[in-house]
Amino acid sequence: MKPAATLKKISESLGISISTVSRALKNHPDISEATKKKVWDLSNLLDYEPNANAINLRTNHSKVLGLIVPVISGYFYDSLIASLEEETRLHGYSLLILQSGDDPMVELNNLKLCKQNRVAGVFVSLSTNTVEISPFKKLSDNDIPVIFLDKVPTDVDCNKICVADVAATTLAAEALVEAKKKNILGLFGNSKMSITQERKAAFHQFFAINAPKIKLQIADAINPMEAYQRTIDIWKQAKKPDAIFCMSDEILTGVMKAVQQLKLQLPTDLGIIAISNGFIPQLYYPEITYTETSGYKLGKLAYTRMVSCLAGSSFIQNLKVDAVLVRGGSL
Amino acid sequence: MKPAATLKKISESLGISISTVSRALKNHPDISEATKKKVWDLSNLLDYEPNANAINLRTNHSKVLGLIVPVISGYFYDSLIASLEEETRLHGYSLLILQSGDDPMVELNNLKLCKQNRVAGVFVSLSTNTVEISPFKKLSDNDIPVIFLDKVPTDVDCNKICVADVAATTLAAEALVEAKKKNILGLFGNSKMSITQERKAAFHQFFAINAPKIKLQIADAINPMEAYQRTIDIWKQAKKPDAIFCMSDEILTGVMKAVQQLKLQLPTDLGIIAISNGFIPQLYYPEITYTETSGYKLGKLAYTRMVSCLAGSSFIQNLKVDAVLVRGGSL
DNA sequence: TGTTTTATCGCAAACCTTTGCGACAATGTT
DNA sequence: AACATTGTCGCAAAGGTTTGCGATAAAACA
Repeated sequence: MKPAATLKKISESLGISISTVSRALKNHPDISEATKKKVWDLSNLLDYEPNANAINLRTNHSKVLGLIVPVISGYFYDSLIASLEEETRLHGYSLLILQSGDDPMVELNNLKLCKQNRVAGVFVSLSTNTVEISPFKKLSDNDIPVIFLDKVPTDVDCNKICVADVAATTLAAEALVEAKKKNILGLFGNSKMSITQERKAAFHQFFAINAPKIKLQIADAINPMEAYQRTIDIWKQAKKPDAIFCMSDEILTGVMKAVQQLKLQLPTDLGIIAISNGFIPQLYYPEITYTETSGYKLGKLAYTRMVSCLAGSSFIQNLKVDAVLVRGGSL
Repeated sequence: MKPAATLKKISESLGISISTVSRALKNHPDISEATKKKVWDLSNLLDYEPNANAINLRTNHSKVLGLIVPVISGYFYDSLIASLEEETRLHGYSLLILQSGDDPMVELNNLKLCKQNRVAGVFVSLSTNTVEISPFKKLSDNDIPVIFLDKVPTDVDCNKICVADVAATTLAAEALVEAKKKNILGLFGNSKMSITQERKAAFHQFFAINAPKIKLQIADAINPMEAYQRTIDIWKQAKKPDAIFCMSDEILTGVMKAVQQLKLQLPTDLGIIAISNGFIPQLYYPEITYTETSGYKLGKLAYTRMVSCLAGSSFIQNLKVDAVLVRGGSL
């Protein structure tokens, strides 16, 4: 029905100029108290809200940040997004969130949307198959900082923030040694993903150096269902593992389903440790021991990095959120 | 470094007018093929992307929708948000997502942000304690549709889209009767929330009418921990329930933790049914039987409703996503 | 040749806001 | 009385885009 109030409307109703209204609303010392009050009252009455589009156009600097992720819902991204949104909003920014569906083409299109909306900066967690990151670099040339999160390019020449894969894996491995496990099953995710490769390598390396006598068994599972099936299959073997290391929450859920079906008691029949965001482990009894790779913390860290980028810090940084061992009763 | 390309820059480089460039880029028939090609080539070279702020200002009609939710991460909202984002993006819109943290003041501020950004419409899932919904109604007066999702006001005079609380509850209750359960524990959430009240009322009503002889036991739990504790406590009683109805995923997780601790076998020792988004039930073995209240479906439905509102449909609608029973092995 | 059509393009206003600068009157200073 | 200061306010340009309308020249017609 009624279009939104504007400075012009207020100025006309009050018989004063637009610039006076504008200054009055931002408490400019040039404007008399009497005028300010008149303007204030009327703008309240009309529910005036400044048009962000006009401001952005005029000032050439928007208060919106872009975020591109493969998916919103899931084991990790929801908490990452939640903390990022909270942080940005608390600092006067808003977050434009876009899903790529793990599709590089959609991802590129989302990047376009960010450009069109003239976002001040963009966070991006790459899709699995993204190879071409030059479009992202072009943004940096236009003075729009780009910060890669979690799923980052191998290219060294960009801002990256990741979870500490090696530290998290090592921490878990140490706990396994400390628990005196002798026959460990390591379950890993999609082996094409760099995160899988890094965690698997760290896993191997730790035991090779620190506990070469421990028997290792490695399996890949592309989703929870496969993790479930692997566990079931392996339990048909004569010699069963005395502990399972789960690379991720997805793996953990599959394994735990098998554990329930096999009626295994934790930690007596079997020890379990995982790398996790923290939500899944506390669903079970006993709660699962895990090393935390927190999406929440990653979001916080990413935002502070964005702030310094926006402030002009042009040097590249490769940050990691620390990993911490959270002891449940499963090991 | 380099500011973004504009129509003006292209026009100056080519020695033609801004309007010609504008028309060329949108394939206007007035422009010759030769000119179009020149413009096209240069705009590609310069990575030109139209300035959405300028367009919104000029056309007075933005391609951004607002979404205000209590939280992003959780049992339900992540999937709702995921489907809503997907739907909006596929139709050329973007989604500005704002968390209220279940705080009415923040919620109001988020609404302001939506106004300032001149969103085309807003979806909102109210915080628990929101009483004043007139600010939302004012938006509708300004021709920007407001659609309430899930957590909706009691006021009849607005667009609402909810899950079918009564149908979901009834469906679950029917399944309990069909499974010949005689002593049922109903576990419900925060009793201040309308969703709790509706589900509880439907629960009571169904049994009063259809199976008055079944023994009911009702308990409230404000979070998973309480649900866990209630279950543990009740299992110290002499006469134990033969089935538990869980009003929500939060309740279900608490109950299942107790079930694991008590080493109860499903469905022999105990039957379990829940109302759920679908993710949690398939974490367990056997999988939990549940009536689905899908955030995903709710998002889809909400978007189609938004479309018709944007197209001018001003009549009020109170839609519900259908509930469907998904049989696991827990009952 | 004179007139009308067609193809191609530019002018200018509008959307809303910010901001440097100048205008004007009232007050204060010598 | 002449001048400088201070307090209030308005003008106008700029930011990037869209679009109705008018302009120009070439092509088609009579």
